[in-house]
Amino acid sequence: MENSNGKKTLGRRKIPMRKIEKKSSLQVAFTKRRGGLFRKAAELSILCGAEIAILVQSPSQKLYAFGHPSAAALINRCDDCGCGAAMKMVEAEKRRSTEKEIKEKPYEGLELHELEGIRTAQDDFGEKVEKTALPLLQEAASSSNQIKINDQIIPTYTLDQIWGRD
Amino acid sequence: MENSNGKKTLGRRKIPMRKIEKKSSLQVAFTKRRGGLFRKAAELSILCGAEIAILVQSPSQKLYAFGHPSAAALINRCDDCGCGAAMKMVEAEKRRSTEKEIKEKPYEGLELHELEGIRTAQDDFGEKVEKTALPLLQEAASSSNQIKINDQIIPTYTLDQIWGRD
DNA sequence: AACTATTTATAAGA
DNA sequence: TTCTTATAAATAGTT
Repeated sequence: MENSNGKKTLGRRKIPMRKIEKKSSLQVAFTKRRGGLFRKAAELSILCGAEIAILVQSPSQKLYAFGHPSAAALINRCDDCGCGAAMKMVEAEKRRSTEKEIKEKPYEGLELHELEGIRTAQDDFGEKVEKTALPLLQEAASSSNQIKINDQIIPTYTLDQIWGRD
Repeated sequence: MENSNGKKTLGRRKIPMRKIEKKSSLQVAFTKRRGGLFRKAAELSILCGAEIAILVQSPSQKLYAFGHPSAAALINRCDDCGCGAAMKMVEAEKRRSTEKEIKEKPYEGLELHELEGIRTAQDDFGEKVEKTALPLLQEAASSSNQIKINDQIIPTYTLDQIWGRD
């Protein structure tokens, strides 16, 4: 029941920040850390009165979502801001997870009225994103709001940095 | 330089899980915990190969976003899934932050082609969400994937639970 | 922005 | 999967 050092387990061990190879370990880590991430989000929301939406796509393409303060906060945007953006995002992820089909026939299975929405969205934002948002995200990468893991810098950004108004 | 107990600080203290009253404390907590949340998300992405998108709206209506693996992952959805959903979400949050105007004239300031996109999204998902998604979110609340804080149960859900396919 | 004691998260193992 | 345990990591209050 005891190790040679008289302790029952080794306790938490430090792990390198790269993809976990062992499949069973990865599954356990994903479940634990997804829960931890969502709990941290809920705490941030409660402690600071912040609204939060999270989408996570697992390596096996399964999707998990979180929204706080209200359980359906992510969804209700349809009503209270009048654009159904969150639901579009959900739909987007959903379709994205069937990648094989998308590669062949990207719009197969979509209803006509869905197609119209997609077209409109593309027309609206396609060029704007390419020319404006991406370069500014690069810029954001050199700001103080970054996350460093190993030698990699992972940028975060405020939406002000994208559209420049508020 | 020392307390009566011979230690330099009291260290981290446990705090109650409710909105922080003191404004200066709330600001630093928000900044620290937002960074912590994004770091956790980055780690989850790296360790498990998961794709993650997060939107946070601060109590002062300022917006922060995070996407991994690529810095622009949140944005690039415009291209690789062909619907601009994330950008629509960003736009939605953006508009939401100007609440006074929205209350008076919800669609003021929108271009015509933007309006069309919004209409389409509403037509597509409004009823579907009300009748299908919300009840299923309730159901999800009684599953094992919940977060308990104080006496409140905060549900999380998989998208399977909403649309029932995959 | 830094510090540090403490709380919280979690890697392994059972 | 769920529980345990010891260690790693996050962070509240202070400086």
